[in-house]
Amino acid sequence: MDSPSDLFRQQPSQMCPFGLYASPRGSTPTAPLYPGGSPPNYPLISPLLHSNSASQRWGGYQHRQSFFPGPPLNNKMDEGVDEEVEDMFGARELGRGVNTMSQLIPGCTRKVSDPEPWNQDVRREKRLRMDNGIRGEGEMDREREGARRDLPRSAREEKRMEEEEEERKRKGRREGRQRQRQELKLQLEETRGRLLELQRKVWRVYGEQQTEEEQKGGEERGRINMEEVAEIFSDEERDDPVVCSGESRHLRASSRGEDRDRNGSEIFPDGTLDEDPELDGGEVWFGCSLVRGEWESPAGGQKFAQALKKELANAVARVIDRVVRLYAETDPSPPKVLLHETPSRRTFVSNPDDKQRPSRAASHVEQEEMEALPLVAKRPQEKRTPLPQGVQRNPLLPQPNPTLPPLPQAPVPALLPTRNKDPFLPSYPPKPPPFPLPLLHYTMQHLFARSLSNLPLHKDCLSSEPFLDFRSHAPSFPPLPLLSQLDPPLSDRGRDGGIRGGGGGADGGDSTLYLGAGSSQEGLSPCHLKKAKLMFFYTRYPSSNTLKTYFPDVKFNRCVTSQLIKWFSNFREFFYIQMERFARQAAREGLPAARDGALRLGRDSELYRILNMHYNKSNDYQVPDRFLEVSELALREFFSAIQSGRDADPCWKKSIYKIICKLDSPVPDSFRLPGCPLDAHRMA
DNA sequence: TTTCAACCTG
DNA sequence: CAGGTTGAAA
Repeated sequence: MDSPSDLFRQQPSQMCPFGLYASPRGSTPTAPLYPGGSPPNYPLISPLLHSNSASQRWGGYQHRQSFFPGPPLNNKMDEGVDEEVEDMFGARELGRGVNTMSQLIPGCTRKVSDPEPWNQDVRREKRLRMDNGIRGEGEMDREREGARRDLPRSAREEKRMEEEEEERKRKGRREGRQRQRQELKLQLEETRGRLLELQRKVWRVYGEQQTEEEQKGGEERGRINMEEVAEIFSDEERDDPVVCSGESRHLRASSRGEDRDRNGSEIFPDGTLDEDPELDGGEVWFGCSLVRGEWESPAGGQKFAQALKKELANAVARVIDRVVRLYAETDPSPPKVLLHETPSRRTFVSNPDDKQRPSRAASHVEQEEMEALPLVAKRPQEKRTPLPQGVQRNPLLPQPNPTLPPLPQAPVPALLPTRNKDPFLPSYPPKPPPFPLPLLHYTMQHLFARSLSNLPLHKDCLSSEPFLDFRSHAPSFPPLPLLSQLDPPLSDRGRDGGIRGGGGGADGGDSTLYLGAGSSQEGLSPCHLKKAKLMFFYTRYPSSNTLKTYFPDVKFNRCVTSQLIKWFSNFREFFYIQMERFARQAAREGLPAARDGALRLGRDSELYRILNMHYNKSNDYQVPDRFLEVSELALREFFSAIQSGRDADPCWKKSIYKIICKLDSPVPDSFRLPGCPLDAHRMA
């Protein structure tokens, strides 16, 4: 299928410029001059349909334009260039059989010594007309009459000819503008047609309802589609009343099929474009702070372009989103949600030689402790669920190799966690598939590539179990992610991008699809979160440079950086809370053994389990010894501070923080790669 | 004044 | 986990 942009690019020369660069007299031109008199004959739509921003495309187009000779000047002449030419030549040759600009330009020599005084008047008048472009013709004529009275007869004749020429030119311009608008309208129509086509395709591929609709007949289906689109656009207005509501309102109306005419007048609310169009200003256009009439100025043109681009993108996104959401709603076999969570074993060993403590810690947590340690400490236990009988892990089944691309079929093995290789760790069931599924930003290309080829989406995190193929978790679910949040500006996506969609991020949102790994990504994904947590084993206080080094696949901006920093801040918070908690516990229990290493942090201890659970949930990474050392040191520091009563000082933790922050160790090189690092030995 | 990290809260 | 607040350091 030809992309819309391709189609539109086929007739660049037919695209009439909007006079984007015509600036009023006296104003500083914002656009470059075109020395050869060749006007920038910009297609307006084509750049809009590129993924790059319109503003970028303008620049690129300017370059390309230099290779095109441009259309004949006499009827394609842009008003702005018209003015340019006049500026260049100062005055025109009038009354010498030179009637069109095309005749004027080649070999035109400036008449420097034209002494006739009326020439001044002509120019003054023209300038006036430019300045008061919206003034009525009659008024202008009256002005001309007044001027004419003062002119000698011969001059008056020439003046008349000049006016005729002016009239012709004006007509030409008007026609050009009309053509141009027709083009626009046609293109918009075409785009909308494509949207409908797209919607039908999606229905055809996925919709079970499609069969029903086929029975109802094509006409009915068409009607439904139109209603669907109408709803989508009305959604748009509801969802986003601020942005471009004017246009969306109109699109909605048009999509109902009311007053549809092929010349596309429905595209614009009041039909302004069909009439001639001296756009009278004042009304905000497109809700995008573009004032009607302003769009023929450079800034207005860009605004208009951006508004169009935005609207088109939104419309496409909404159609896809809506259709897919509808499909998800009607899906007969939604993924099962694990409803019955039962508390699992509550015995935790913080020290092998201290067997009576665990039950106490778990069952009767002292009130003080509860106050000091709110939800954080308890949560892991509450969330545990026993393995359902039928889903017992099979340690004999091979674990998926993360270094390989996902197999086309990965049903059972992918369900099996790589965790629990550590004999000291309790066995937990795999997470149920997150539902609703993560809402991801998606592109049409992804959608179609996926729908047509039924291949798994590309992911940048193939390295561990939680990042395995969707279908492994929810085989009955259609291979389509729910679409949503296509509207917020890209810059805002970073924050949400995948994390929130994951429904608690680390807690199970891991089974998430990602955008392509090759290029850097705007936001942070659950995969990045996982990686950050693993990095915490090495560095508690990473600098932003460190972060940039170890997240090469992330496009860093202020928002992303601060999010990453916030993550580590949260990690630290959790870490210190646990340290304090266990230190207090040890202190409470007297712990005479504290003197000779009873406060040791072994891999079999409860504290270790909690930390591992938090930073290495899937347990597919070997917790480095160094981290245990650091944790142990922190634990001891907390313990000694508590025992010595230093914790009465409100700032008592600061000294501990100071110690810990010096204990960062270098992050392994394996973290420099995109995706999640993995321990080789864990895969064996 | 700005930046950063801890702290608090949801 | 994220947003907001606060206090200290740069």
